[in-house]
Amino acid sequence: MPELPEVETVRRTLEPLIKDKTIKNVTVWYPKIIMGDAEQVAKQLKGKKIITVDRYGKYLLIRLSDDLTLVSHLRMEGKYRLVTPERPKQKHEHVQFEFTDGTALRYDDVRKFGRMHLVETGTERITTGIKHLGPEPNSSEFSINYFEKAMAKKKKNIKNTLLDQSVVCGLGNIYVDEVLWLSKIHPLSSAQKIPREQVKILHDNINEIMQKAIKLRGTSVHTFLDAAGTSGNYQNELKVYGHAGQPCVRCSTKLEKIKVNGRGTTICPTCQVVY
DNA sequence: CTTATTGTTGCACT
DNA sequence: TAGTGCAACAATAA
Repeated sequence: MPELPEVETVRRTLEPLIKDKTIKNVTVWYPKIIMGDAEQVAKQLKGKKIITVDRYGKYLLIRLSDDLTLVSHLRMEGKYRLVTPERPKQKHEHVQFEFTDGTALRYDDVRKFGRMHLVETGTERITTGIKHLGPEPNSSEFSINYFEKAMAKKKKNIKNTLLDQSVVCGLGNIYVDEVLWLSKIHPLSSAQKIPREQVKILHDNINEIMQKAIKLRGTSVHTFLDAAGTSGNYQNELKVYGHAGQPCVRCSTKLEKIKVNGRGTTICPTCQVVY
């Protein structure tokens, strides 16, 4: 599941593979991936040059010539891969961008949940999803002051609050479980009941874990690979996600798996306090 | 066969 | 009206 560190890793590996290339042809095998009229979008992309690849939250923003931006969300299993256009289409490949230099970028997505949206550069915020994104971890907008105020307003539980992309963007199921364990906060705690001191610790840990995960090129559980086909290294740092039944590395209590708003959640029932 | 998995959206409910 | 909860989406593995 690409969360912010994984999407950033994809951005860094994808950019050098496609930068300055010109799109010769776009083939769409599964039109639902592309918002709007897929054939129309494919036609529009023809002849456009890739300028850079940006990222906002879990969204990739592929900047094209003529002031166009292809907004791409990988959702759970989306992957980009550079191939030769002659390579037979694989089972879960849904879109191909063929370049004039004889290479091709393929979009692969087992679950078909990923989405691409072609918009005019500068209007990305109009796109559903990006419109509601809150600040990025480690940004000046994500200040302790902002975070304390946001938490005070939320009546829902802390896990659901951190998964809410309008509060802070980029966290998903894996990193929320890790951040809450590190902060010794139970996921079912009411966001507004967490003491000021703990909110400060939580804020620091969100920034720290995101930074470290980006440095380690993301977490490869299930099937995450970057655009170069390389796996990440943060999975070796995980303390709770995927470790249910194993002893907590802090207190040796057996880690438990519970459901929080329908999502699988791993916790240490001893270290993590309910507020 | 059933259940769990995952991020976001759109809709229902309070 | 705004905040919150939850099914739906699709495919696969256990």
